[in-house]
Amino acid sequence: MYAIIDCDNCYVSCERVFRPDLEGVPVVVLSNNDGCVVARSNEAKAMGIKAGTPFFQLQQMFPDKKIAVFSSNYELYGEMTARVVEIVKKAVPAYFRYSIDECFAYLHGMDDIDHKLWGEELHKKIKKWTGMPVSIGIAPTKTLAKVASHFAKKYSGYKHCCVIDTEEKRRKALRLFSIDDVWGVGRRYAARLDGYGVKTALDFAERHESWVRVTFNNIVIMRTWMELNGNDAVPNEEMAKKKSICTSRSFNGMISDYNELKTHVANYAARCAEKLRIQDTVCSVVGVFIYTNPFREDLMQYWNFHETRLITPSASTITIVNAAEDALKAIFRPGYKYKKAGVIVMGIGNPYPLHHDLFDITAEQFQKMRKLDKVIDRINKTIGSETIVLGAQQYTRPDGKGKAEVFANAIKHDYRSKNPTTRWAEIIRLT
DNA sequence: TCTGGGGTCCTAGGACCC
DNA sequence: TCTGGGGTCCTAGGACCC
Repeated sequence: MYAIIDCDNCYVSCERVFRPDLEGVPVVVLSNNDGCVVARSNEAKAMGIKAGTPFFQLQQMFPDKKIAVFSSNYELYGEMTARVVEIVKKAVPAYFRYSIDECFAYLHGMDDIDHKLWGEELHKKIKKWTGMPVSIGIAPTKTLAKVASHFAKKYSGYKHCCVIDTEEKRRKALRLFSIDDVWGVGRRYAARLDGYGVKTALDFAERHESWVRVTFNNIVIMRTWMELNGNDAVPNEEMAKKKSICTSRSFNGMISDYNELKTHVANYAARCAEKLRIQDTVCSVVGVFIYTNPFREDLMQYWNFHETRLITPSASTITIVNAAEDALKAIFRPGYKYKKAGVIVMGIGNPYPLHHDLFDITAEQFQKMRKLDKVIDRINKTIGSETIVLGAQQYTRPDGKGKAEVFANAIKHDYRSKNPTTRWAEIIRLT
């Protein structure tokens, strides 16, 4: 059996742990730059607020409604969900983290345990120890476990845990489950299935295998069909190292100046290098993309992407920032107002053995840079991120005076909460 | 004025090898 | 009129996930 442990309205719940006064109040959390709604409390969902609604439209739609608004605070969400995962880890034989707010667990060797009671207890423990409400779905396949977790979330009678462990329960659950809510069925497939009269998960599961194969000719949707019928088919992805890493942001406003753009790109590149080092890998390709604002149809549009290959694969901040600057130079065109840029690193592999090139830096120099990165990472981790950055990452104030902004503050975040779980100076008293 | 930021997998087709 | 039979690697595009 599989279990999925899913945080309810994850970002909203993180905020509410430190704002208990917002219980029962509509709450939304915004994307970077306070752009769109990315998380909603049940009250906000009930008001009809859709995920992805631009914030300025939300204000126009509900000028008089009291809605609590937060900028996203990933430092807080990362820490809170890590605490949840720690508890899950100790409760199950094996698990893998599927996303920031979801965790799959394998329940092998737990056949003698009452799964329903076990899940209810796990929910209670997580709520009590972290403040995070979770929903738990348990079933013989991951797709069915996802279905179960939806029911656990929707009906309080389940006490936050729903188990699908008999043929009768499976059929009943699938009959009540819309096909477009099935894990692995997106907008496109749902529309096609609808065209064939498939409305519920059960409609789909009951189609003949050969019909699914001929109609879609697609292994992925075939697996979903098998899982809905109780056959384990979606591979278990263990915590694999990422094959590509991307850091990108939209700007607060638009940027035409090359040097300003370069500073942002240097920060994205530095962040990519950090992420590479966290999973102990190096990359061999550094790509940069830039975009103008597609919503501004009155302005000239331009986008481009360029990648630079590293002679020696690396995770060094200096190397990757330099490579990103070369790539930016290749695609930058003056006269445009840029809205977004990003750095993507690919060709990711192990740092050892070192693929050393005769015409590149020496092995000694390479080791020196690795040591330097290690020291910087340690300082930034213990004292605070961006305590040490490259000169190229330093933002300059327009007037040239005072303290320059750091990367984390370069985006708009008018409603960001404190970080009471990760910063001593921001511990708060709950009243 | 204001519109997010990450990832994965699969397949077809082209370039190239012998 | 008729032109072999194996491979590999890479890329682009399309679908999906959170």
